[in-house]
Amino acid sequence: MQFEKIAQALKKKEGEQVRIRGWIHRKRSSGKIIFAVVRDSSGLMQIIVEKNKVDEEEFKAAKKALIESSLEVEGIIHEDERAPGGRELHVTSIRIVGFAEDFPITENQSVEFLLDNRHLWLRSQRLTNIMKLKAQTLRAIRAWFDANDFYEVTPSVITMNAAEGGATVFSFDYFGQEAYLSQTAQMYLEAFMPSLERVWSLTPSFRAEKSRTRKHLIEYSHLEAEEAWLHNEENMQVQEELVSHVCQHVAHECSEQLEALGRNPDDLRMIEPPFKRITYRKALELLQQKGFDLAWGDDFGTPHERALMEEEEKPVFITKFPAESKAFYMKLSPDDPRTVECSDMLAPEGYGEIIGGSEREEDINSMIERLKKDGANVKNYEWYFDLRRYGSVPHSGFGLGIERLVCWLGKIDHIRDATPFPRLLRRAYP
RNA sequence: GCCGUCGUAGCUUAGUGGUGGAGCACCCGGCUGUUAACCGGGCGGUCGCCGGUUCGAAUCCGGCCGACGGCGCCA
Repeated sequence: MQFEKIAQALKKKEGEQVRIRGWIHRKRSSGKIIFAVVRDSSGLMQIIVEKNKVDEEEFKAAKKALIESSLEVEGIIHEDERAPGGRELHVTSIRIVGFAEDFPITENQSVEFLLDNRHLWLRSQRLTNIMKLKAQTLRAIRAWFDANDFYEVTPSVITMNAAEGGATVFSFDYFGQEAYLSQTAQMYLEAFMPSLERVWSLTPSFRAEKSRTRKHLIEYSHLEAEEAWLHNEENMQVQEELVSHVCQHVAHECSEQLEALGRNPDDLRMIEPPFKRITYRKALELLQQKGFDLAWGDDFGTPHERALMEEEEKPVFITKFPAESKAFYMKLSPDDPRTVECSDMLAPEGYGEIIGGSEREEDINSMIERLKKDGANVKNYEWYFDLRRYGSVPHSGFGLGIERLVCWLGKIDHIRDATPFPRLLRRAYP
């Protein structure tokens, strides 16, 4: 007889015989009866092992098996109100595949202990739900790009470009030369423009900033896209369609996980284009009206983002930031050279910026001027300027933080839970 | 980088100057319907590290290490 997934076994009728395999999630026993909740990747099911219904050695082994022992069982489905989920398995034969030692994670856990035991905590219902949500998020993203004629490409994460405006990089010895871990694949994506036109990539990005917040990871999953012949308004349309598609997909495919995490799937079902656009100038006025002491050129911090999103249920774009606060490659606005053609997408509920995007500057001199202002070594960017020298076209792109998106979708309060092995300040183990 | 909180058994914690206590986990015994099962017993401590004050330090002082929360930076 074939093994079935627990989710399927739970749909069987009274009296049907099934075989399942998995891990002991919870266990209680009295002298002659053992109740265990068994877990597999599809769900949980209670099994009952009674002394006089199975082989004596099998019963002894079942008694000895601690939480997280792996097992295979065969038995009969019974409907019973007392069982979690309404159905349980009356075991006729049981085999312990791997006896577990004392499982270190018990009912009381501190954040520190759980992070030290992340490889084991990954088995928890909470992280399982989050990992399923993240997998479906990525599936939705891939499906959307496929359906919209984007090519997925694979840029390197080892680079000689110290890159992106001031953000700190990890450097290392590359056979005698200094090299860096990439903070963005953007410039490489731009190189695909004349051949593939619409490209996207999912790569790890690294930020060596000593950030201590619930929305920063040292290493994160960076989704980036770049489109030829697009201005920033159309770039924003791509972003809002992509994000809306993801919301619809996970609301449909992960409603169980979302609810377990405290997110009502209806919150995501109502996310549809278009998203509101507010210029930096307008946002500044709104914040000043709300009593914030801000002047032109000041960047928005967490309290400002929260204030701007207070009454919003859908994401919002903040556009046209002052040029001096943004990267050298963002196109200066034709109608106002003090600003650039960029947009930040802010998620509702204080989750903050999930996407940063812009139209790319095509004027080499303007880029050189701005790079020099930042004290960058212009020579390193010669290859990038080549992209403008040989048939440049208007183009735009954006970068999305997968873990930040997942945090918002799943109502997760700390970004470390949106990634299996979080790299944080002073933590890269396990 | 800045501000704040904390470090006692495998885990969670009580203990503010006089021989460190509990709950959970684990082990032994009991129990044929448990839901964080229950009942009885047992095992388990360089009180983060180094130095100082004191007759005496988990407790007071100094330094170091580590963790967590928040801000800034960003996705």
